[in-house]
Amino acid sequence: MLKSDFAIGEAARQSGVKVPTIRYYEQIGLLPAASRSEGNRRLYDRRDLDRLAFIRHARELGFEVEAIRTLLTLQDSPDQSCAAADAIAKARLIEVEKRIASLNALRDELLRMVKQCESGRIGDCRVIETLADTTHAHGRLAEA
Amino acid sequence: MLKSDFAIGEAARQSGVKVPTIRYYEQIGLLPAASRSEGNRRLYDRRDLDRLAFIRHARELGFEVEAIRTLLTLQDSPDQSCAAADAIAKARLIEVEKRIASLNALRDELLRMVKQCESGRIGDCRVIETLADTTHAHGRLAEA
DNA sequence: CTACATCCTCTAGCGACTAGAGGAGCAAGC
DNA sequence: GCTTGCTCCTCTAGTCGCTAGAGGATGTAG
Repeated sequence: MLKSDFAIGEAARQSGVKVPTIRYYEQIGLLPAASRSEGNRRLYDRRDLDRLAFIRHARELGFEVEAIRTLLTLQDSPDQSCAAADAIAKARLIEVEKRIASLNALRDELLRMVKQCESGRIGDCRVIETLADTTHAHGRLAEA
Repeated sequence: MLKSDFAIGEAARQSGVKVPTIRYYEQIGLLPAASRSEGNRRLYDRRDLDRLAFIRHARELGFEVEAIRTLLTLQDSPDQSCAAADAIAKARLIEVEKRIASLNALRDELLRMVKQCESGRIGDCRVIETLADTTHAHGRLAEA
């Protein structure tokens, strides 16, 4: 109703979050239920767009929805300590760094393999060995 | 039957892949159907364990099952032409390098976030602010 | 007033597992 | 031999974070 209200399509365009995804976020309570127009259409304002952009950015950084929920409630209480937000970000950073290290090792092996192939020998395919390396620590699958 | 045969539980322990996940991998054809004991139990040997460890590691690195399927063909056909293996390896290499680049960008942003957060008030929390930053470019979710 | 875009709700599907029901097999102690 | 208790079997259904589609209502431009 206000000049600052957008339909869901416009909100999607402005926030970079797809229409069905916005509805999904509302459904799981990540986004408050939007107000509705006469004809039952969802209406969004600036604040909603900001929240959507926040969610999108956090998802791009690989944060899980539950983590984002926490970050959002933290955002809503600006006088609280920042320590919780810091912890979430740090945990994510560690995951990402682990993954980079693993991928670097894999890249080296693939490079080595391609080089060997160029010189005509196929023989010992160490890519498999690298990946099959059982000395690697057992950990849960790193998310994204 | 051979001395080198393991039950699924033992295979899980040794490979770091959970029992139901092993069965799932067999179901989707990522792992060849295991031979069975008298009492219909799956039996695994060394080669199977290697393959499982390989799959686990590749999944940790974020490869999709389909990519792993391709990667496994490298292992299964060591006599194949160099060109074919080379092509697969090169394609994977490009993928891996892209992924590393993407993760590096992610890490930098996380690092910046975390560094500037001196655990003060949420009001001035860089983590939250960074996520809320709408000047960020629209891009698809950073795949692993 | 018609055409067409956009919206609504609802259900089902995806990948890659994970959890649980309900039952069979097996190894060890009594 | 028998019971206890673990592992195994198959099967179906649930998880997360969406995505796709059906079938229908609403809004807007010519």
